[in-house]
Amino acid sequence: MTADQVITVHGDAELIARAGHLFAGTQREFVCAARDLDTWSQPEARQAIGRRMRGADTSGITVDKLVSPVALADEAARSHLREVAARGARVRISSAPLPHETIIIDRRVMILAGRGAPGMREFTVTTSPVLVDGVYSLFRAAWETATDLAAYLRGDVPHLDAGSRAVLRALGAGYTDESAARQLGLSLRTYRRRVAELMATLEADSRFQAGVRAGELGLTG
Amino acid sequence: MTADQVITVHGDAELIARAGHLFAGTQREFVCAARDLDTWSQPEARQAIGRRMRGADTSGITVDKLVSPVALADEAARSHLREVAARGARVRISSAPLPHETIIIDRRVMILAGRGAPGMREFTVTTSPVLVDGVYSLFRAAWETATDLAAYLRGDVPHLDAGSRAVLRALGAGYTDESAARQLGLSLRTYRRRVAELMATLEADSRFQAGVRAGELGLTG
DNA sequence: GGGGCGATGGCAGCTTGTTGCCATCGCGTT
DNA sequence: AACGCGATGGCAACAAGCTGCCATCGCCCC
Repeated sequence: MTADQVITVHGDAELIARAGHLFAGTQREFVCAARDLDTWSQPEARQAIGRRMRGADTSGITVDKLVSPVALADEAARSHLREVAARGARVRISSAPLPHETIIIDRRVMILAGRGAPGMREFTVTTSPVLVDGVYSLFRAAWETATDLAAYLRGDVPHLDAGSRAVLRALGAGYTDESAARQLGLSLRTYRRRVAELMATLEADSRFQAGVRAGELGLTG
Repeated sequence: MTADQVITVHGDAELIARAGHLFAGTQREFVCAARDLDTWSQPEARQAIGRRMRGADTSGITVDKLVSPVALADEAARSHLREVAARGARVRISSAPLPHETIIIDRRVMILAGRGAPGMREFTVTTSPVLVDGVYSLFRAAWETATDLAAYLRGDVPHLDAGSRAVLRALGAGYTDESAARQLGLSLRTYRRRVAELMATLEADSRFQAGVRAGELGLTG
């Protein structure tokens, strides 16, 4: 039995001081799962990382960012994600709650953030291959089934009102239009109108396609 | 800056000796993500855990098991999963490669397995809240989007022949039956027969539902 | 009150999908 | 050749879904 070291640091400043070189030293891959964008919204932290990255060659590096829908709540966050995506990062949205922040660099170093006020969070840094590999696999599993940012914005999931969701549920349950309309207390005409609107929103040409899209966007579970 | 301890043990025997009490001490929740079932296929390990669990009250404990499709490859593994499910565990299948083994008990303790020959693997045990919470969230994210075992077996995805897949593609592309049939070089009647068969296979009552199912089973990407 | 407006729902006509029935065809067996 | 059998495709009748048109209703604003 042996004891690996896992370093814990408190606050952005200490993280930058102790682990900043890890960010700058990224060789191939930078993956990140986060519930929100609090960390990088902190101007000091972002600038500090920015300075570190300045001289680095970022061309061969893939950046994968997995965030929850919360990260799209306000416009500032949206524009930040768009900017990141424009610089070549792949961004996906996971409907499940994500960690406060999980970063894996080159599949060698892992940094996890705990709860706490922005700027004063607790961070855990580790290089244990078993830990990093394990978490990396879980990240990939979550990543694979998440929705691409572009598709997510296209579908504009959150803008579905309660009515549309009800229609979606009825469709997913396999009812005919007639019984679905009855159950929702709508006329057949209106129900079908709703379906047509929904299909327009999902940019689907057929109900089958609408079903696939709905599934993709996580509107059925 | 502080240093947390992460214990590393080698081999099933040492894991049982050092961490066996953790399994037996499960109070509420036992979650587990694994690529295959090697660990628990080892008779000694399973028996040892079994002995530990014997007297424990398992009624209030939820067990979630997330595995890759590989775990369904041979009949022994299948029957083990069925047995586990019968005892109340929730089992889901993730299409992405999973860690060799990740276990989180009561959201307090985490055990990760590394590579290595069955029986002689390296395990990492940690209780760091930041690490455990972070990994737990990732697990949930992967879990949410995974397929339920029952649905997975019901759908029997791999047994779709090339024809059915072509039909699926046509449906997913949003073509009408007429143009789809033309493109596939089938008569309208035969194409529709295929669609009907497909829907029967997917146990779908409507094309919309078939679309959702197809998406769930990953037949569209 | 009156007018505008969006949401609703009835109706009708049309398109699309669903299914049973049967003729046909290819193919391997007897 | 004769037969059986499964796959195919045409046909038809029916069910389901789609949509334009218009009447109506509730609501807000003037």
